[in-house]
Amino acid sequence: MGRSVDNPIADASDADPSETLATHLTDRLVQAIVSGDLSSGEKLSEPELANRFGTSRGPLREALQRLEGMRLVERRPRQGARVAIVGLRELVDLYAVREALEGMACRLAAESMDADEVQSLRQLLVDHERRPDVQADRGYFQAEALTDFHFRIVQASGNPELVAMLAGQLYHRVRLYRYRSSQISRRPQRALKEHHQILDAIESHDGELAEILMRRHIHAARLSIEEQLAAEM
Amino acid sequence: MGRSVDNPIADASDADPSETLATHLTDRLVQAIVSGDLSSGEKLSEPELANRFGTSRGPLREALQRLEGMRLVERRPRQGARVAIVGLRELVDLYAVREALEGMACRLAAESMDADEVQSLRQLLVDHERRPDVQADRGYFQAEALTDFHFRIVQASGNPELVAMLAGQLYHRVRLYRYRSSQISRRPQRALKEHHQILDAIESHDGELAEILMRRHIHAARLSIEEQLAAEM
DNA sequence: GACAGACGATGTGTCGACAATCAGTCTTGA
DNA sequence: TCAAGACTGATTGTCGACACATCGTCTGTC
Repeated sequence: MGRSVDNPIADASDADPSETLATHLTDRLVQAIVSGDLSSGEKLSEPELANRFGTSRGPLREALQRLEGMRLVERRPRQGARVAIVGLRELVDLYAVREALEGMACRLAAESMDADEVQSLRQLLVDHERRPDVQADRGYFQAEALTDFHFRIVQASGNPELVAMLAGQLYHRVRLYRYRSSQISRRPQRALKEHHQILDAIESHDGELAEILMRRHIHAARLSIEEQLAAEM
Repeated sequence: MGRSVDNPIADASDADPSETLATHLTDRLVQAIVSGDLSSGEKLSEPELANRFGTSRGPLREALQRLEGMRLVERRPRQGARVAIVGLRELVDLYAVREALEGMACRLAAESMDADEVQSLRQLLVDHERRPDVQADRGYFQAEALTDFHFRIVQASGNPELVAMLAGQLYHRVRLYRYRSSQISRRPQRALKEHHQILDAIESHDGELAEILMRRHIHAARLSIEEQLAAEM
C-alpha cells in the first residue's frame, strides 16, 4: 500500500532502552489506522500482522491491547480485533467530550501560563501562518497543528489526568477523523485566527473567555469535519 | 493479607466464553489495588503475581497492561510495574476532570431521560435511603453507590465516548481514593440529599441546573475525601 | 573508610508451540 | 431446493523457555 517497505533493520538495530517492540508496534499500528492503511471495521489477524511487522504474536497482542485502550480497535474474546468504526454519530460524541475537556484545559492554561510560555505559543502560530499551505488557505489544520497548539495548551493546564485523557486516548481518535475527512481543512485561515483569539484570552489570563473560545473553536471544527464526512458517505 | 486463599478450581471450572484469564486477572488486580491489598507505589513482580494467581505470565502481563490503561499501575520498560501513587495532588486533578465530565453527562442525561428512567433512579435512591448504614449517617457513599447512581446517570447521557472515559478508567481511580479514605463518607445523608436534588433537576429536564448541582456535588465530595486523606497523612 | 567496578541473581521482553474455539464449507436428509 | 449438522482450516488464548537488561552485593583500590 502506501507503506513502501518495512525497515526492520533500521528499527531493530538501535537499542533504545526506553522503547520496546510493543511500543514500536503500537506507534506503527496507530499510524496505519489513522492514515487509513487499515480501514474502518477491518478484521485484524494477529498472525498476519505479526508476520507483516516481523515480530511474534506476543508484542503484537500487547500493541493491540494498547490500541484497544485508545479505542482505535475493538477486541472481543476469541473473536479477534477489528478497527474501530468511525461514523458521524461517533464524531459528534467524541467532539462533545473533547469540547468539555479542552475547554477546561484552556481555562486552566489561561490561569497559569506565564508570559514566556504565551510568547512561545505565539511564535508557534506565526510559524504556522507562514506555511505555504496556510498561505493558500488550504490544510493548516493537519494533525501536526493539533499536536502543536492544542496539545501544548493541554499540557499547560498542569493537570496530568487531563493530559492523559486527551493525549493518551482522545487525540488518537480525533486524528482518525482528521485524516479520514479529506485530510484537509477547509478553513485553515479562520482556524488560525481562532487560535490567535484563544491565545489572546490566555495571555490576558481570562480563563472564562479562553474556555468559551476554545469550545466554539472545537465546535466549529466539528461542523467542518461533519460536513466533509457527510459528503463522503 | 485479607485474601485467604485463591480458589483456582472454582474460577477455572467454568467455561464462560465471554471471559478470559486476562479479564479475570484484571478484575482481581483492580480489586486488590482498590482495596489496598496492594499498597500505593508497591512494586509488582510478574512471576510472583502469576504464581499467586495460578497462571502464566502471559495473561498476567495482559492484565497489567489494562491496569496501566486505567492508570492504576505505572509501567516502565524493563523496570516493571508499580501501583499508582495516590496523593492529594492527584486527587484534586482527578476530581477536576471528573467534575467536567460528569457535569456534562448530567446535563445530557437531563435532556434525554424519560419519566420511567427517572422513576427507576428515584427508586434506587429510596433503596439507598433505607440502608442501615445510611440511617445511622455512616457510609452511604461507598463504591457501590457510586457505581449505582453516578454510573447510571453517565450511561443515561447516551454518549459512549463519555461512558468509556468515566467507567473505563476514571472511576477505577475514584474508587481507589474512596477506599483509601477510611472507606466511609462522613456525609452520607447530605450526599443522598444532593443526589435527590440532582435527580429533581434531571426530572424537570433542566440540564443547566443538573450540571451545576452535579459539579457542586462532586466538588463537595472531593473536599470531604481531601480532609480525611490529609488527616491520615 | 569510601568509592568504583565486577559479579551474581532476579526479572522483563520476546519467541515458538499446543489446545480449544470459531468461521466457513461441504455433505446429508427432508 | 433448503435447512441442519459435521468437518476442515485458521485463529485465539495460554504456556514454558531463552536472551538480555537491571538491581543488589561484593571485592579491590585509592
